[in-house]
Amino acid sequence: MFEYFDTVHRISPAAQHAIAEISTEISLPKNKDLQPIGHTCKTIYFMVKGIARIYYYKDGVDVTESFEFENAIIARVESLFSGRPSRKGIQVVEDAELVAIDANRLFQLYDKFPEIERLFRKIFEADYVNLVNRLESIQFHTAEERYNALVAESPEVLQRIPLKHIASYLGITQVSLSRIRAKK
Amino acid sequence: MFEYFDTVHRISPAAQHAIAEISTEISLPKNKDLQPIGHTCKTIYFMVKGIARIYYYKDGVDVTESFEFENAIIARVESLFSGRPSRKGIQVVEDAELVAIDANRLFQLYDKFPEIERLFRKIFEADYVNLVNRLESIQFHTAEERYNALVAESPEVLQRIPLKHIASYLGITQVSLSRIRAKK
DNA sequence: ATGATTATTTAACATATGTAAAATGCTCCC
DNA sequence: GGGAGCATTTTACATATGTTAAATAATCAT
Repeated sequence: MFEYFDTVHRISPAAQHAIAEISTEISLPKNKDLQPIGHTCKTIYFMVKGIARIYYYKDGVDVTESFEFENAIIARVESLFSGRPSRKGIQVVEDAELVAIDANRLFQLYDKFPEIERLFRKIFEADYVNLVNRLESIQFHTAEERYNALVAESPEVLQRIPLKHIASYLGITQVSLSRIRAKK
Repeated sequence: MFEYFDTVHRISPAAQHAIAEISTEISLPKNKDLQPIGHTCKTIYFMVKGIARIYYYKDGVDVTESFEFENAIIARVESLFSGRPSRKGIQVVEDAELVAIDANRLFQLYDKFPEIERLFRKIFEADYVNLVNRLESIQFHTAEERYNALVAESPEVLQRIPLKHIASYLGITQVSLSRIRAKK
């Protein structure tokens, strides 16, 4: 995890130690919930191994909002930053290993370690940029374009994630996705 | 502007002064470009009066990515945070008054004033949360639901912004929007 | 005020995606 | 290895949205 952090913003050993103190390692088998729907997000996870997804129910249907792979942070930011309960949950798609960072204690560290505040600021800024690009893609590309772009960017997605989750992530039904795939 | 900042995170007079030093006031008539397409974003704007939109061209068609109203920050974050040129521009929709903040000099202030870093971290976190909610809305609501939600949230949009911009913001054509409006 | 320009709506048709249900294929557990 | 339960595809039909073009309506400049 700290190797990854260093690529974003290098922090001192003391700061690393402070983060380690509020972190715990977690292993979770495939399909298990990491965070249930309805709870306020108070934990930031770092994916060591496996894939996780943020999901919720729209009219009773399971919808995937986003996926995160190895070496990425995952959190329900709309709850984390607003303090409100989230209608979303986090579930691991494969057997996974993660680091759980206590968010409130992390935010407290910001006062003592401006370098930690800066690190996480940069991490979330990068996430923000990704989200802007994702919005653009979903707002003005067809489902087929989005599917092709996803496969081009991360072909392993197809091997590791069930199509039903990919379909809802792309904003379409599984039937539509099947049709798009059949065109090839 | 500083009144607005205080609602996010109160900063010292010295910090306010430092921000004021790197800011300039701007007036711009309706439909003028604030920032052209293709340039790297190096300015963060605060809207004092009027409405601005971030837009780009998709297959030759003018597309609105977002609107910002009074008392809001507007910037092309995907360029600001990545340092890459933006395919997007910023245009004012009405006669507008703004404050332009030099982004590079602002980021330099972060070292001297952690409170300024925190202020802008919080501002962009709040924007990030809005964007997550926007993505959800566009991914899993019909165009009609999105239009109704927009009107419910900010009815003045209809008076102040041409429908063609609202249509592309909602991710649909103007014809579709007309049909939705006609249903009432 | 008048005409030119721009914005919005309407119409007719094409296409993409949704819905429901059935068929097929795959996985995992005993 | 067989069967139960998922996952994926296919089919048929319904609906929403796109495209193009023309008709109205509103706005702007002289």
